[in-house]
Amino acid sequence: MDSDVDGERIALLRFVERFALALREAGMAPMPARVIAFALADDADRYTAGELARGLGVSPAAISGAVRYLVHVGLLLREREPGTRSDLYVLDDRDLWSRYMTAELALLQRFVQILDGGIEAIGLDRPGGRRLAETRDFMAFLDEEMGEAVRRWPAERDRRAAARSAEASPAG
Amino acid sequence: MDSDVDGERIALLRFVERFALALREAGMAPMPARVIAFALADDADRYTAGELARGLGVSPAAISGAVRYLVHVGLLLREREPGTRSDLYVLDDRDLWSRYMTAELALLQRFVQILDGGIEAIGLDRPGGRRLAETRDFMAFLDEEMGEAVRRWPAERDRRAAARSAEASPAG
DNA sequence: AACACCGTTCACAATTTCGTGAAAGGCGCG
DNA sequence: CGCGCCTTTCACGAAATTGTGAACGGTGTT
Repeated sequence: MDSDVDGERIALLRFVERFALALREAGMAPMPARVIAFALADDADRYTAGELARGLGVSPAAISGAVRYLVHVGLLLREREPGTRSDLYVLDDRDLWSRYMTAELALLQRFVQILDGGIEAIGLDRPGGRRLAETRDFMAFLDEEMGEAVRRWPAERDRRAAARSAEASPAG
Repeated sequence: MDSDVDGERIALLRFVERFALALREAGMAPMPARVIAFALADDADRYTAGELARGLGVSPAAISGAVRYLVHVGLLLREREPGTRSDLYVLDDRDLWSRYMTAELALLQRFVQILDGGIEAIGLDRPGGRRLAETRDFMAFLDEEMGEAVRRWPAERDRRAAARSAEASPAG
């Protein structure tokens, strides 16, 4: 029955839309969200821009900006195979999310800077200034904690992957 | 000299815009971002909708949806003083950010659910499925780590506040 | 050296989102 | 019980964003 590849494809695209929707709620633009969702869920580990466009059924033009953003935030790597005329967008899945979170943490540091400016302008002798200071402390704390978590992730990932394969083939 | 209150007000609004811009990059809509930035930085610890509208120089209509969202995510509390006809929006600054983060963590749990569905549909025997599983593990890990960090925050906040006042009046 | 192919950029059309103004709804007060 | 104030809701106009189609640029191929 050829394991109807068409049904699998629409199931894949359905998941892509669901996942992309959640990514959008987390602040990502629609097209980058779709592209990274598709790249993750489909089976290749490297795609040309054209493959992404055909796979998602969107125009190549829409891919361009999306992959630029995704490369910028570290979710895709751009590579070039010698002797070919198209860039390859690579999922470096070992450190994918670490890199992404590291980029996200920069936003937290920006919060801290902006708040420092506000505290200086308002002064710690005012209720507003004290609240900004407390907010600043929280952002800095979160930045430290998440930075440490990201650093722990590689080891944790291996442990969970091992647990998953142990569960798949329990040896005792 | 009356410490020109007008200059202070525009300085305040300038900070509000800067802070709100960063909040927008983190995914918040413009008006809620401005409202919470203003509420934090100004000196009152409770505001009516009208005060927020006048303070920001926007229409009361714009406040309505913004405060509904902010109450929903836990950044503002709605209160009602007996014998008055307007709700009060209160900054409960002691647990403000803890509550907010807790709400944010729900999004991470949703990621995990969506990814579980995708893994089931695609299967762990395919590269895409394995990548989704790794992504799922990361989201779950981050959820746990951030949850713990949020739980540690109250104690950490007090420690940092104490350090700040010690710095302000060094006693030895 | 001209061709063919692929990705990017540009300008446009369509959708969505945002904030305002006007009308409606509650609630306390006279 | 009616009035007045404050908030909310609704519909609209404006502005920003999104994705497409067409032209452009670069690169390998014949």
